[in-house]
Amino acid sequence: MVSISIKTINHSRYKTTHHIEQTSNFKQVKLSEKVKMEGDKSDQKMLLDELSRARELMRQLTVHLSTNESYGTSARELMCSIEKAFSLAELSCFNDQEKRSTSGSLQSENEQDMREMSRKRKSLPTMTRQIQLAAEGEVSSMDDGYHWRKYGQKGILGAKHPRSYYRCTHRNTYGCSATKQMQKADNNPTVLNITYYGHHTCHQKIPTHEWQQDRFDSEHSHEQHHLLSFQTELKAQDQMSSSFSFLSAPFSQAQPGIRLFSTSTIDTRITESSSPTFVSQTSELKNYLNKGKNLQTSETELTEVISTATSTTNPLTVDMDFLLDPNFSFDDSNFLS
DNA sequence: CGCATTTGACCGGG
DNA sequence: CCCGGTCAAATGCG
Repeated sequence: MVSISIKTINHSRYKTTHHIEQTSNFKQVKLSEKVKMEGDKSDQKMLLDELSRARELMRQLTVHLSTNESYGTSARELMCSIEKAFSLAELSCFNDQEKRSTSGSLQSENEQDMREMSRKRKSLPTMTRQIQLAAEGEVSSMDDGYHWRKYGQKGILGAKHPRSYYRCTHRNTYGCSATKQMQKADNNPTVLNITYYGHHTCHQKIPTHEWQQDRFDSEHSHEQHHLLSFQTELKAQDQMSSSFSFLSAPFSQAQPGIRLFSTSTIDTRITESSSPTFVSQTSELKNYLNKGKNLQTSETELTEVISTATSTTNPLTVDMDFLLDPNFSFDDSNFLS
C-alpha cells in the first residue's frame, strides 16, 4: 500500500524576527501565486487534473477487468503506474512552487546568512511536503528519483519504530538542502511515513533512463521479467491472504519473503487552509477528481501536517484490491525535473 | 580508497 | 533536563 498525502506544514516555531519577516514574505508570495493560479490554469495543474482523471477512469476500468486474471494484473499495473505518475507530478509541482517562492525575496540573503540559516532552516521547514507511503520492503519507497544520504536515526518518544534522517547527497557540492525523514508507522510496520523537507536546489536527480537502468540492473530484470515476477508474487500473495488487504495488520507478518509489494496512492488528501480533519476514506475516493484541483491552491496555504493513512482500521481495503503495485515503476521521473 | 551507513555524542529549543 | 535533530568518528562495503 502506498498512500500519499501532501500537505503543507505550518511550523509555529519561527523564532527570530528575521524568520518572522521571512514568514510574512513567504505568505505574500504565496498569496500572489494563488491569485495567479486561480486566473490561468498552469500546465502543472492541467497535468494533475488529467492524471487525476486518468486515475479515476483507470480505477473504474480496473474494477471491470479484475475478473480476468491477466487483464486484472495489467490493469493493476497500469493503475499503479498512473498513481505514481500522479504522485511524482505532485512532487514536481510542489518543488517548483517552493522554488519559486524561495527564489524571490527569501533568497536575498547573503552567504553568511544562508550558512547561519542552514541549521535553522531545516527545523524551520518553511513549507514542506509530506509524503506518506507504505512499502513492503523499504527499497521501493526510497526510489523517489533523488540521491539521499542517511545522516541519523533516532528513536522517537512514543513511537515504536525509529526515525531515519536523510539529506540530499549533493548537499555539499550543490548546497542542496533537501531533507527527508522516514519512519515506520506504529500500527503497521509495512507503512512507511516519509516526510520531505525543503526542495532540491541541486539538479542531480538521476536522469530517467539511467535511473531506470539502475533499477533494472539492480533487480536483474527487464520489464517483462518484472511483470512475470510480479505475477508470481501476486499469486503467492493470493495464497497467503485472500485479498490484498494491505492495511490489515497481519499482512506484514504474512509475507516476509515477498518484497516490494505495495499498492499505490489511495489517499491523496489535500486540504485547504484550515487544518484537515479526518475525512472518511471512502469519501476521499469520491473526491479523487477534486484533489488535483485543490492541490495548487491548498499548497499555497500554510496548514498543519496531520499524519494520516496509517489507519489500519478504515475500510480502505475495499479499494486496495486493485491498487496493487509491483514497485518497479517510478518510470516518469522526468516529472521531477 | 572513496563512498555510504551506523551510532553515540552533541546541541539547542521548549 | 528532555527530546528531536544533527554531527562526526567508526565502521562497512564495493
